[in-house]
Amino acid sequence: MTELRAIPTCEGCPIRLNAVCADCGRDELAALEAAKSYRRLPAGATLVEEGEIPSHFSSIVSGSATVTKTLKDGRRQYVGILLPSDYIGRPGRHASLYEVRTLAETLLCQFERGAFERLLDEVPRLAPRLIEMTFDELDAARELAVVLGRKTARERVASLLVSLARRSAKLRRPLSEADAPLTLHLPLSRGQIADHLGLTIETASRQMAALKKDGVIGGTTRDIAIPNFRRLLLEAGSEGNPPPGYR
Amino acid sequence: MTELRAIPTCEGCPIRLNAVCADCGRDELAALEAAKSYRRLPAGATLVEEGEIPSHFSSIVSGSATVTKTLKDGRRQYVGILLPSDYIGRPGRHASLYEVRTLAETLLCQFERGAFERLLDEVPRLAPRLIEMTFDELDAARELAVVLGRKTARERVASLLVSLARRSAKLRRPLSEADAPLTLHLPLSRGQIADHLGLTIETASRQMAALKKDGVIGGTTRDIAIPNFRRLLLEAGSEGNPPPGYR
DNA sequence: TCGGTAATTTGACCCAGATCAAGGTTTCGG
DNA sequence: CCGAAACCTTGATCTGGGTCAAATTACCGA
Repeated sequence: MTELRAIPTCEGCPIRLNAVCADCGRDELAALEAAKSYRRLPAGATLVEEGEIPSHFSSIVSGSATVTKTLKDGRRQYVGILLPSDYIGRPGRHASLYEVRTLAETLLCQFERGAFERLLDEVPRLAPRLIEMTFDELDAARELAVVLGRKTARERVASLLVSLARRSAKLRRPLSEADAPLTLHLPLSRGQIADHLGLTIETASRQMAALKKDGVIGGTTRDIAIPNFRRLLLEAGSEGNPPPGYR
Repeated sequence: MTELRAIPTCEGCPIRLNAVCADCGRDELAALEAAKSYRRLPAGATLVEEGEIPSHFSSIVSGSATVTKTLKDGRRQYVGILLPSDYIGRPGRHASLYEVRTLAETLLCQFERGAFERLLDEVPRLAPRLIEMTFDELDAARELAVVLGRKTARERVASLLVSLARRSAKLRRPLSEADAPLTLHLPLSRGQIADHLGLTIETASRQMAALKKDGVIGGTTRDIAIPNFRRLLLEAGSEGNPPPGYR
């Protein structure tokens, strides 16, 4: 995992080009610089509890986190996976509908909520970037709804691998056309994969095994090799082929 | 359905208090007023096609629409239902990932995209409201993911009825506590309910029948009576009870 | 290096919801 | 008022993924 012992300034910040501050100019950055603070959390820490009104608006500098809803009887569903440059929180005094929990040791760049709302008014390039990122988040949530509503277990697992490979390699467009082998470190356990995909641990494990047996993926439990990305893409079911018998 | 033969001005607009313009003052409204236009569409019209870059940003004044993703092999999933005051579009030149189609005759208040982006910069209370509404839309999409990932067929149908009842009655908070009977006109066919809930037509139909047999709902096919809203809420599975055998 | 705990895998069986197949019912043009 | 098309319901059967149970493997800390 990336170690960031030295707290960065905005200039050398690893998420400078992708986070909510991405579009800010040097001058605007100064205003953010004055209001920001950092927080380091261990893996498995609860960042926001369900029902809580978060005190801060934060961006993930390094690490990762999940956004989870738990029904009263214990059924759990991840509704988002947050990676570096993603944010946590929203303007306004809203109780969170979800729990946010770190998957790994995580460094946050945070703003007290009121201060962030003031910045939104005063720093012109902040709100448009927040809008852009929130629409992307909305697309991701809707994409998840498609996966959960209409895809088979095998397609769900393949879809998750595609999404993680795209996001962590950040090769989005170009990558979808590449056939070159690539590797992916899974930030999720089998149980967490199941929680994300609306499956059980057993089914998640079996489908991973099946994909490996069929040569779609290789590697070990947590370190996946993808010999042919296009093949994986086809298995995910969003692209061309009307797979195993569909009327 | 509400008939709006006379095009309203913003003053008397039925969605004045809830749409993207809700927070604008009288002066700000003038700027919107100058840029807006209206469009009336029949039921079943395609408003935005998948892959298209929408030319306008629109709000629903009256009527309703669905946001749909269709996989290459024909599997379909609704990822949103749009009611009066909801918007269609996003700032920036993005190809739509979804198809948007009217469910009923619909009146839109629309802005040419470039003009809308200029208004976002110039009308101070517009962007914060857009942010607010987009976060709400994100919550709705995540809620749908929970329904699709973890709920049974009966719970899904009950969840949809709860959501439609809340939105159309717009009694959100108070309504959740009411036991008073209320009625709901379903804007969706059985097939559309199935497309929204990740089910088949047959299962959607059977679960509606079962809820009626059990006295949770009454009324006819398209006009549902809800004698006890709290009961329906319990059937939806988000509230307290750990229903039919869950470990 | 060793023991203990947690995570993963694998097998056998079961069931909610899909699929397949008819019948009803509503709507509406003519 | 009639006929057809679309929509809805109901029954019988099948199956993907859940449930239950038992290894096997990976990960640590001492």
